[in-house]
Amino acid sequence: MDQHDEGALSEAFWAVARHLRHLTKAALTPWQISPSQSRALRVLARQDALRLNELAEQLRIAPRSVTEVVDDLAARGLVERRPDPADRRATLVALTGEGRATAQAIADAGRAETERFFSTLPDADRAHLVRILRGLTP
Amino acid sequence: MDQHDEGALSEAFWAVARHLRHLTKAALTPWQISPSQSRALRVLARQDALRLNELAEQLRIAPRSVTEVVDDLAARGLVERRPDPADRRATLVALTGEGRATAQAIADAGRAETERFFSTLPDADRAHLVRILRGLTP
DNA sequence: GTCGGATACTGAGGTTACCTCACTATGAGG
DNA sequence: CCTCATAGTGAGGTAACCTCAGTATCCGAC
Repeated sequence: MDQHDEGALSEAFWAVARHLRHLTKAALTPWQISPSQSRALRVLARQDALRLNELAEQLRIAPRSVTEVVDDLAARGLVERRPDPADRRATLVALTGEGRATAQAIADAGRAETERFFSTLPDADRAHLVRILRGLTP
Repeated sequence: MDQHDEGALSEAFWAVARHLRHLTKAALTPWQISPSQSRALRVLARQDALRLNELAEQLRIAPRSVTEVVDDLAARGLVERRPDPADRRATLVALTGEGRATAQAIADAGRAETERFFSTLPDADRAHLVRILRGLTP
């Protein structure tokens, strides 16, 4: 391996990332939902109720920005705010029924898309890929 | 492989992408240069002079947006505009000497960063990775 | 030649997804 | 009860895009 392979590795990696990003972005169009909103839905689908606070942390954006994302999702009826009984300063956010259904549908569509994308690989390569990639992020 | 591995694959992939994006972003800080500017530098480093037009195409952004990127780079003395002798409507953009040096330095720093990132992998895995990733983007 | 439609850039102004800062309401320890 | 910290949000800002309209120029048809 000489230094040219180094560039080749990151180049190949970013090419795949770009491709996959386009695919998943396209997969979102039926729901007319922005990437940041869908990220929030995905996070919320994994727990029943979160403080705006905690949501901000999990999305790695500023609390103030979460207010906006939640405003938008609430306007669409996908999430609802309710007061935190344990702390009157805090607000809990949770998916509504429709929100849960939407989150599920989006996750399925995304999974189908990546499935299709990676399905050209032989099983052995997919296993390799998971193992190698996991080794890179401890 | 059941359907859970599917999610695992894209999850592992995005985790690596996120990590690598942070690293390369951090690698840019010494130059105080924005990602879009560095993308433009990278494109310009591969050819001697481009019309704004063509630069827009290669960056996949609107021509109007290229005007701004080039304005910024020109203000820093990294690129210069000159009239296209073949078409008086058009403007050519080219790296200045300093621009060329900067582009080179940034490319080197990025390569070093990804080098360091992937260097934890055994050579065999890196070879695998390149081969597999390349198979995904024909 | 010149005339009508395309093309190259840019000014004006909009959008999105973030940000910081300051404010209000509330909580919690001494 | 008083101080200090914390939760959410209004106000206002920024970066990197965008569209649309305008001006200068090009080019093919007449």
